[in-house]
Amino acid sequence: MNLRQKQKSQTKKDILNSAKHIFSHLGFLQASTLDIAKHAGVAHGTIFSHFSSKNVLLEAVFNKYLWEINQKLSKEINSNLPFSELIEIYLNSVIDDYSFISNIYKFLPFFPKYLKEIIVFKELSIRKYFYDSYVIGVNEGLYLDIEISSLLNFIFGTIQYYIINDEIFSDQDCILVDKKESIILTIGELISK
Amino acid sequence: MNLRQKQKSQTKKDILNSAKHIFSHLGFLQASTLDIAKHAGVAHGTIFSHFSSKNVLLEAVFNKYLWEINQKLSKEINSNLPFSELIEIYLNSVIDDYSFISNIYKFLPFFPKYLKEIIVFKELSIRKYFYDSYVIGVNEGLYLDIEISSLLNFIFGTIQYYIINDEIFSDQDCILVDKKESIILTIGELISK
DNA sequence: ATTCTTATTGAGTGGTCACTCAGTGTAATT
DNA sequence: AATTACACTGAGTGACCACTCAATAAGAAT
Repeated sequence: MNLRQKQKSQTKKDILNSAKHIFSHLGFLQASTLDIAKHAGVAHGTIFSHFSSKNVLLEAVFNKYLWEINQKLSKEINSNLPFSELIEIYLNSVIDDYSFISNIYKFLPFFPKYLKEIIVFKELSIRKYFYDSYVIGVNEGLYLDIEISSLLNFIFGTIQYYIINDEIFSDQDCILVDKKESIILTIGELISK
Repeated sequence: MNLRQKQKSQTKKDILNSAKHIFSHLGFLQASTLDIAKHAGVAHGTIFSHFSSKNVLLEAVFNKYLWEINQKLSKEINSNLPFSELIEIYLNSVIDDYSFISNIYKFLPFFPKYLKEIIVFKELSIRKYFYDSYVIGVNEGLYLDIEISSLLNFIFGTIQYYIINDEIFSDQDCILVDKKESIILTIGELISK
């Protein structure tokens, strides 16, 4: 790669990085492409020579950073861990990237369907671990034998609920820090035989 | 009330009615005040002689129609009914006004705090019935003795989750019609002693 | 019948924002 | 050294939209 190509790819990285930052802090609708350009230290037009539209940029941000988050999570998580521990690890990973992830959930209804599908696809790969861990627990006679996919909707639904309504629940930055123990405890009591 | 006053109040009703319709079908951000005016058969400016801003109109729509929905619900619901029956009645009331209520949940993160509080306040008055019914069930030895407010977050959270992600779950108009039985069944299994 | 009052009108205003494109400067090539 | 290629620039464009206000018309008051 010659100098020209290196500079170009660095510019693209800068834009992606700034886009994540601005999206996380202002939200995907309020964040303007001009804000992102300023933060990245490039001209407004440069964004569009790298990404054909704001939505394409959004898609690239998702693909890059959700993939990174999933990678990190996959290293810590495995199906042999007890169910409640999986929930804790998952919650910690959400807390680690809270401003980014909370915005994703808050803006979910505004994304085109293919973007929603990217997000759901990432979530599905994590669900697999939860599913298998629960099956092991059922076989060991620890957990109630109920429809697991429905249970997982309850868990992921509740987490999403706390994130979306965080402003109502608390003035703090991240509601999940407060609620983590209560969530784990309640799920534990509900599923235990 | 003379003719002039009658006409004025009718215009206001027409605007509120059209606002609910347009908001429900396009969403609160995509729905423009001009769309609403056209649907109501009034000039664009007329809206602003009745409501000082789009947000004030939104607030009026919430106050009027959420109150109506709550009224209807209060007539059917009471704390002596078993918990699962309360959930069914609540789900049916959401299904009845699905396009309106689903938009409220989808756009929740974008409302100013005082509008969120109107919505939460309405939900709280319903939660009271759930709370009391659960306490009765616990005293009768039917349900697990766990932290009820946490349990209610699980239930309302899950319902909100299905609503927000309806497009992913199904191509149908209202996902809750499909999921109603599964939600009631799963909650029943989880809370029973 | 005349004057006053006011609900309604709709063209106009100002602000925002995604996206464009002719021009520029520098790296690469000859 | 001269030419070419192209990443980058940023003023400009058009579309959208909440909100305004001077004009209008019709009901109410006299």
